[in-house]
Amino acid sequence: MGRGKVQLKRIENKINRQVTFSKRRSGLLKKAHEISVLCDAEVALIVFSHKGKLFEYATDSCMEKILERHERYAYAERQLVANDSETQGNWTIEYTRLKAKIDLLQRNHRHYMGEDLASMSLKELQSLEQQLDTAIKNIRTRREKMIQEQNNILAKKIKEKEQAVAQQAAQWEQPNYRVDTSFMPQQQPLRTSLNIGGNNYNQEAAPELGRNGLDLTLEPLYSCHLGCF
Amino acid sequence: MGRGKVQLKRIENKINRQVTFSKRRSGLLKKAHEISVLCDAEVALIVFSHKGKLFEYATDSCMEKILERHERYAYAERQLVANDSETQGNWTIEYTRLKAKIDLLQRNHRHYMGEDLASMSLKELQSLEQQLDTAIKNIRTRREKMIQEQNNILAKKIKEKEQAVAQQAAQWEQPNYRVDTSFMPQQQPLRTSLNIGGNNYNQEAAPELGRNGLDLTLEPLYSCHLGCF
DNA sequence: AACTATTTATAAGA
DNA sequence: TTCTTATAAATAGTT
Repeated sequence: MGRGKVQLKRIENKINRQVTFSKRRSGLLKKAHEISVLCDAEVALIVFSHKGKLFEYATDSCMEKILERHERYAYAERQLVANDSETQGNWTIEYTRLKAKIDLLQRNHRHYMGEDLASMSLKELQSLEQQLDTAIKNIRTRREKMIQEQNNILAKKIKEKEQAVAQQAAQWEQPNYRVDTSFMPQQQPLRTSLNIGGNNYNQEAAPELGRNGLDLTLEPLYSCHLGCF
Repeated sequence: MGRGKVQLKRIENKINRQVTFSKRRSGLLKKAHEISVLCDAEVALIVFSHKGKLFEYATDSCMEKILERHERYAYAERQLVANDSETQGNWTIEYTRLKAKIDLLQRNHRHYMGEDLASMSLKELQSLEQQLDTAIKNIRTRREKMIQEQNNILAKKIKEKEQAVAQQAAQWEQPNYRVDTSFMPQQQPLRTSLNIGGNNYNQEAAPELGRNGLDLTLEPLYSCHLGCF
């Protein structure tokens, strides 16, 4: 439906693909909504763009409910195939299910850590790489922001100190006396260990120029949210 | 698109509704597949008919993976709701433990995807970035290796073909006859979409020179080992 | 299940 | 990006 017939294969031209994605996405969402209303169906539609952006539609805006229903449905099917022996309480079933979920999460996690890649296809690898790249970008942006905030706090502290000293000097009524503050950075932000353009951000923070010279208590405490597997 | 304009409201006639559902459902699934292929998007579509029958489509037939990805995306909002609804203690300790573990795994996973970073310290961010960078390096290496293997297979095939043709030509007893194989890559490996040194591997594969020119059946079949939660 | 008159979606162009 | 338009595709009503 357009000026040319369309071949069912990946659109190689990036611009074209993006435009087509945008158009077809809205078309798809619209149709999902239509069938939902016209036919009284329950529809959940999830679309991740190539770049990882999420678009979704759900009947009555209740995505979670539908997914849960789907999970129950799919799970029931799996149960039929898997085990009839464990018809006891659904507690056992739930337990098994959670165990399996953990298994999968951990297997998946290994992939995201660049391990255990032998089982993955080229396409999967590409997708994974894309996702990790996006992740790294986010992380760098966040880190930059944090460092900037620290800089601001430091700069403020220094300024206060400076003012206090200057005031004290004035109180001493020695007009020609100057406190030497030249060793302190003044307006310029402190250097950071970020190196956004380059690829060497992980090279141990350059020749240690990066760390804050003043070791106040501003460095956030390291709490262990990370990687508790 | 039909003989009459359609009002966006529930079709009251039961037969009609059923027929329309059937038609539109297949249309919707088709379009979901199309956008997935054309635009390299990841799509999950779930449809429950009014009668409760399930129909679904998922890119690469890996529904669970996509739902898990979505779950991660939507996690933050749901946390608020989900927490206190399930505080009624019919659960065993073990079950709760597993739940907590899954929670942790998923929270972690979001960090590895560059999401939900606000709670992380600078040091954590640095560590995370380092890990992801290592992961990406591994993945690229693996991908390069796979592409190289494909190249070798391709080169072999071409060589075989070449020899077969040459042999045939010889049999024809035409010594000066040369088969033109210049359009085929010979010893040089095919170009790949890898760009290891640079930082732009995700910039849509440059001017699309990347993909293998010869589209034999060598592209590995896409199987979904990745993250089937 | 087919058929077709129409509506709708959208590819390409501006 | 957004709009326009020619054309392909989907489908409502019919057979």
